[in-house]
Amino acid sequence: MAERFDPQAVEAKWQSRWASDGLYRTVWDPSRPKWYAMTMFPYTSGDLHCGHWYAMAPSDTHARYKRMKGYNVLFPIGFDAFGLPAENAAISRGIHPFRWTMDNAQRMRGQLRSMGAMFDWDREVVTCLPEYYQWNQWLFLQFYKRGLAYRAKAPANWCPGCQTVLANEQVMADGTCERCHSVVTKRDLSQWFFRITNYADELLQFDGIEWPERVQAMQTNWIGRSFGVEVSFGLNAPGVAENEVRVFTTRPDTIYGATFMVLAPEHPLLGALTTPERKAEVEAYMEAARRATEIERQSTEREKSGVFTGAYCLNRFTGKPIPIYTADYVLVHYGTGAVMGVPAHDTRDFAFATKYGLPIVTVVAPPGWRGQPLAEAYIESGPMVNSGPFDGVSNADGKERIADHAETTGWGRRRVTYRLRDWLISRQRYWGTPIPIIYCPTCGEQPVPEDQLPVVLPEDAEFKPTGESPLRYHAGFYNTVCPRCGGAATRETDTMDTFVDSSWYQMRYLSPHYSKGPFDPAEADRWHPVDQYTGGAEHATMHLLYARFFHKVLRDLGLVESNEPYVRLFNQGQILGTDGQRMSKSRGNVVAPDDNVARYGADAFRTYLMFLGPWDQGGPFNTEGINGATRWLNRVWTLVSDHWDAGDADGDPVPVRELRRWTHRTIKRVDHDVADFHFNTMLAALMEFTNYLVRPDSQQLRGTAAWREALESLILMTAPSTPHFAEELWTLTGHPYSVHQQAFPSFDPALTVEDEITLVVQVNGKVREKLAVAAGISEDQAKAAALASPKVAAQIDGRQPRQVIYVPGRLVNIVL
RNA sequence: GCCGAGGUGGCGGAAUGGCAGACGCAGUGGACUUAAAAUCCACGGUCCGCAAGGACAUGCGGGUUCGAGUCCCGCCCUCGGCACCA
Repeated sequence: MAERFDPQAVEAKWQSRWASDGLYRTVWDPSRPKWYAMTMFPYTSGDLHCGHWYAMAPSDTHARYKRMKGYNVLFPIGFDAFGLPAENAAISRGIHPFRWTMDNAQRMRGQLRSMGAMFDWDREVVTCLPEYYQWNQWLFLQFYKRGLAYRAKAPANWCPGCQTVLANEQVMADGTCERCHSVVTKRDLSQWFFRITNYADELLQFDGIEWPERVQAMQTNWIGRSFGVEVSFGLNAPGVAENEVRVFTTRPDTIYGATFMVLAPEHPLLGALTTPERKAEVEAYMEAARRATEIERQSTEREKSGVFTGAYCLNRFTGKPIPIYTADYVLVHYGTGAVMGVPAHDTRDFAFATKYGLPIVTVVAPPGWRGQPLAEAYIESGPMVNSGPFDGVSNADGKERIADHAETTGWGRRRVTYRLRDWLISRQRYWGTPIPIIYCPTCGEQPVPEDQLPVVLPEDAEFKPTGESPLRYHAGFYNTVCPRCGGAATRETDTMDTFVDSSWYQMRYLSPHYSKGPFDPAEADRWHPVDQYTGGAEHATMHLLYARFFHKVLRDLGLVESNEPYVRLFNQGQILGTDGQRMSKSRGNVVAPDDNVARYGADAFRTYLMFLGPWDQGGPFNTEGINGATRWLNRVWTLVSDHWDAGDADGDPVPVRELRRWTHRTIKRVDHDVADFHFNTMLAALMEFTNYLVRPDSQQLRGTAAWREALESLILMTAPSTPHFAEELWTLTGHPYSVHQQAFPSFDPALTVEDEITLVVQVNGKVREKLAVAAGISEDQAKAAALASPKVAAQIDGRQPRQVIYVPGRLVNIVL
């Protein structure tokens, strides 16, 4: 046998053998349960970085484990291939985005193969190919038919860096672009939307899926369901047709304290109801709000500002007129874009009223309140006051009673609102799926007939960003004929958000070249939904939300039966640089996986990444830590190559029993740990087992069946995490190819039981003695043994124990 | 401010309410070697002590318990998400 494990030679050899044998080609097999495992596909950046390895290698280990447990595992891979970096690279380097993307994909295929993952390459999808994106277009048309895709003019998030609009989800909390970190501004544009809000309530249900609480919480917050009352305030303004302004409130109990009203600067009625003498001031305010960035608008630090419109509306409950203001702390796209100002019970309204000298009327009494003015808004509960017929009612009851009253009188109605907005999918850029819509001067907006799909992205477009889609300037693309009247017409030139691509790719994997629909229904019925999905939590409110939405639409279209695309989700943490910071070129702390693979081998690198800590926590990369992985693999290698023995002698029963106990206990630990993604403790268990086996007295058992069982189990247990290494050892020990077609070793619970245990003896809760006793010791025997110990006797010092606690198999605690 | 995850040796981390620090990295001493690397053996929380042993130790302060890293209450800090959402 070889002296040392030579990863370069061994890994290359098995990778090519697996590929030529199609070892990981998955075909449907009704005799085994299916397991559809997925790791998030990579963007075609051109380079697989440590983050990809950290996400994918453990995911592969889990998939391999499932395969050894008897499942028919499907573990596909592909490329997220549309998107801005391709265009930016094209602009700066003069390479076509298609070329750049496909070259990158080719390089990344090599890197992915070097990982030794069990990807089924026959199912690869590449989203920038017409055979993929035509089904984005087809799905768009189905959405369109059902009213789930629509065009609307709205103030959209405009990223000056990316020269395109962004979805709400792609604007970060600080008002910058998720991709390029430019400050996002607003632009009024006609844009395409997907009506995700139709599914808001259903997206709040996580029944039947096992997702991390954290992701559920993030999605729940993002959707932001709140229940309240929409109330009408009377309006009688000269020259204004409307006779009411509606507000949304979750605090109808405070309506008697509403002393003013505030409209968002974009509120449609604002211009009309402003009085002539106030016009100039209000218009200046509207204009300033329009120009302000999201950052400026959303800063809560900033002092409240606003302008009086000169108009009044009627608080129907008090019967009193209240002034109407406009202020930018009111958001046009939430609720009705107007709020009632209740300064006594809302901190924002309090600040506003204080600044502009508006009346503050307490309507929910704080404890011990005697009518004095409030120093700050009181937002807790209490009895209602100054509220006409509702005085004395608890405000919790008041909420219901006032809502009832509003509904009976017709002044308002109960309503649910969401923070979630419809998904804006238009992008004014070249490298994406063309939206299949045609504009005809006579027939208007027309969907491209399905038999004319795909609407192919022309290769020869000039794709410099101008703020308009480059397709607008491609005459051959832009000019077309109306599918209805045959007259001259033009195409929609915006392309789709790339998150459309990843919203359903798990279905396309099942039949990537199917031409009669987005996926083959027979394959879909067999494989979907995905049993285990793994990837980063940064996608919680983008990809993972969109994919759930898409799946529900697919279900309503009759294309799938399940309600959710991904049954189980696991979010791995983030691998950081050695300095504990995010890896980035600008910080200079990037660890290149290729270098490590060349130096230590893929298996050692995989081992190190999994051993580093709990997978969901991530952590800093430690350049020296990888030595430990290499050292362990070499120890196993030496152990097996020097001491493998196919003998099946019985051996001395006592040490044999001890060896088998080690073997079976290790199998038990490893099985549990890998099933639960606890790769670090799985490897620790294997290391402990190795340390035990290399002890000279363990090797006395060479030649026994127990010894062979131990080494075979060890090799089999390393197969999921170090696939090449295990394959080589399996072959070298004379076993038939392939180790990856073997069953995971199983343990016999009876063999894991200890004969002898360490009985810990405490006196007043402090450990004073440790005794080796038989595992089956009785309570009385244990207590007697504890009291008999000289050390314990010295501590007791003749006193009478008040209590003696016995924990079976563990300890005796003598309480004095 | 709200929601979520955390805080344990020099470092990464382990521990169904029951021996805190498994496993590993780095370090120290030793073996092998002309030497080094590799490998193997041993030792590594802090303080007192020659030692046996003892005291103190899981962010801070309380509590429950025979017994708390683990459970409860109140704080502090770090990270992630959301944030003028009426």
